[in-house]
Amino acid sequence: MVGKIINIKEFSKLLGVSTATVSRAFSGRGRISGKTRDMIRARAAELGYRANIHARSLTTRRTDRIGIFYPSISMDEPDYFIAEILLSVSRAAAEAGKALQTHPITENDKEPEMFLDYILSGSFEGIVTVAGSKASNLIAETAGSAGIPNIVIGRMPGAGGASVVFQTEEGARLAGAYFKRVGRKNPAYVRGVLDRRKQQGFIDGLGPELAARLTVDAGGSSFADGHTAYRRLMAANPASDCVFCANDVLAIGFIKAAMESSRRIPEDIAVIGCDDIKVARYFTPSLSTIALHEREIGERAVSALLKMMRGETSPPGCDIVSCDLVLRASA
Amino acid sequence: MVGKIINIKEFSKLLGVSTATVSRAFSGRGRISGKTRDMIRARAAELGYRANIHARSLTTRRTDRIGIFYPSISMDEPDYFIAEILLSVSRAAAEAGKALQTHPITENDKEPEMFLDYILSGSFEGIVTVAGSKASNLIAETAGSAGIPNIVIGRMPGAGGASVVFQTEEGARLAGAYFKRVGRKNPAYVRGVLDRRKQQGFIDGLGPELAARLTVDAGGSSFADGHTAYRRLMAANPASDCVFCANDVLAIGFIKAAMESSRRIPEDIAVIGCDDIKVARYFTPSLSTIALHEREIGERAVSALLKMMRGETSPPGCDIVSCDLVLRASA
DNA sequence: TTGTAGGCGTTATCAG
DNA sequence: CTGATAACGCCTACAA
Repeated sequence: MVGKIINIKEFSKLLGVSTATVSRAFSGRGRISGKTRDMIRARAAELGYRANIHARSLTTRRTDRIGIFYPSISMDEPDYFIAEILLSVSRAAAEAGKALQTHPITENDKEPEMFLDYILSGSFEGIVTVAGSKASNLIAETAGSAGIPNIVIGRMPGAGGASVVFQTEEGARLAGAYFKRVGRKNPAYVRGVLDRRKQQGFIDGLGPELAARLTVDAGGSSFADGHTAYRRLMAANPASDCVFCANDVLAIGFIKAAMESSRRIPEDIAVIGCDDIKVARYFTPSLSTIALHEREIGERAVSALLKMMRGETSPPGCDIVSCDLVLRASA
Repeated sequence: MVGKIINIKEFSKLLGVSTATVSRAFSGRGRISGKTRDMIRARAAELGYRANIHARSLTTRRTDRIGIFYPSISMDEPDYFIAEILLSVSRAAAEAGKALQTHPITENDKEPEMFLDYILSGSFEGIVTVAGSKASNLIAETAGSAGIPNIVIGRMPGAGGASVVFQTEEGARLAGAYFKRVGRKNPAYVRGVLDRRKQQGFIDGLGPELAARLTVDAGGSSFADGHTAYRRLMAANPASDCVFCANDVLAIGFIKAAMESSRRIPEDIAVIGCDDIKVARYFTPSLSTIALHEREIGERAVSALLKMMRGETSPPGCDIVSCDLVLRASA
């Protein structure tokens, strides 16, 4: 069917037209009669001619490709939060006719150099960086100083460019305030990865008295981490009666362990997660959590990025997506 | 820092060497003295020189890029099964020094043509297709006849190329046989998308007597679909006492609805899902399911693909990943 | 409306 | 070991 790859020169010779005409038949630029264009397209389909994408990119300097760099921490469990962002970004990009190239950041040593190679060699017309790893800053800064449209999802310390951020700090504050309001006495915080701000927000919401009694667990990023966090916490402070987990995955693992120990949720321990991943609502007990609206974030990030790529000069601001405290059964 | 993009000509002139030497300093091919190589690399870092990726691809005909095409059905809920595959493939590719370009298949009309453009214009060195949509066949066939290494994840009717498949039919059979063995009387099947084979396997496992009493629900692909499937099923056959759901997401939604109606799981209704997504184990009741080992599948697919890309001539066979019935609390 | 020819930035070939 | 130069395949002024 598609025997041999044919180039524009051979193809145009076969049709008896010039390469320029062939080019015009596909690019949509330059004048060409409808008849010859249709003829050329028809024969192209027939002969399997396709413009070589590299040659095209070389001359036009366009790639129609967006790069996304995201933290990929856990080897053994997928990160549902990242997954939801990734899927929504991929889809939003596709709808805009852009392809998405994915780059997990695993923090190995050779990575930064490779990332710079990709970015600076002109692979991408636009770049999305999901904050949460050391390399994130480097990527965003490099893209920025190279003049490549780029947007950061999540907060990055001291970053200047465009970003879409969730108010995690505010969300965490809501969680703390809620525990205080319902009269819980011994709060705990189970940490995620790079979540200082969340912890601070939670402390603020708790108020000074409760905050003084806060127990903090190292947590992690997987269901299993949440599961073991429960045991550690009970060892550290058996009186704990409410806990805020830095993400839903941790919260689910935590609750599972608690229920295995016959603790009642939320009577004995109230649990609030963070992210509102889709499964949170269907978990039993349904998970109270801070809704971050990942899908919306992915879509907004792409939409802002496309705007920058089109050269629409909006100030590279910070699009803040507000968080809600969603109270379900676990707290 | 990265003021202006500099090309090899300017750069080599600046250093007083030829472009060929510069090229050799980075490509690793051709002879070059260690001293000049180091010098060139150092000055490149200093001046911000980077080989243009399109020009390089144009001459070498290499892209170091793999494409993945996957079904993206639901707009409002992420597909966790796909997500787990996507994350594992992305990571495995990255570890092999290949970038992954993602293409969700949403079944809109213009898509097939775009996909062919990408594939035939030389975007990819290798292609992964996740079966489950109409366009899957087209993609795999096109790649195959264009001589591009490609592998299919999941079963595709009448496909000839390399593939990694899960034994879903066998897994479904195990589920049916289990229900029969424990003496359930009124089986039901909640369908996913394109899951005829699963249904058949389940029927085989059930055996003729039970199969005659099977109720089938249309199901779907989201938590919400599973949730409504419960209500429909109870309306269609209130006596149902065991159900096999085509995927875990459906099963979780289903169980949620059942529990809301105060049905006991598994006493009143036993539920088995399919996929063994990570959250299944942490759900309450923990979900009995058919383990498909997505991560392993993603890794195996990439590893097989890389082998083909290196030209190692293994017969383009079918790598069958076996399924297990994982019994937890829901059945 | 169409054709001609130069240029995009690398790598590969072939001398030196 | 290094340098000059011809591809690589396409796009796009410019000319016809």
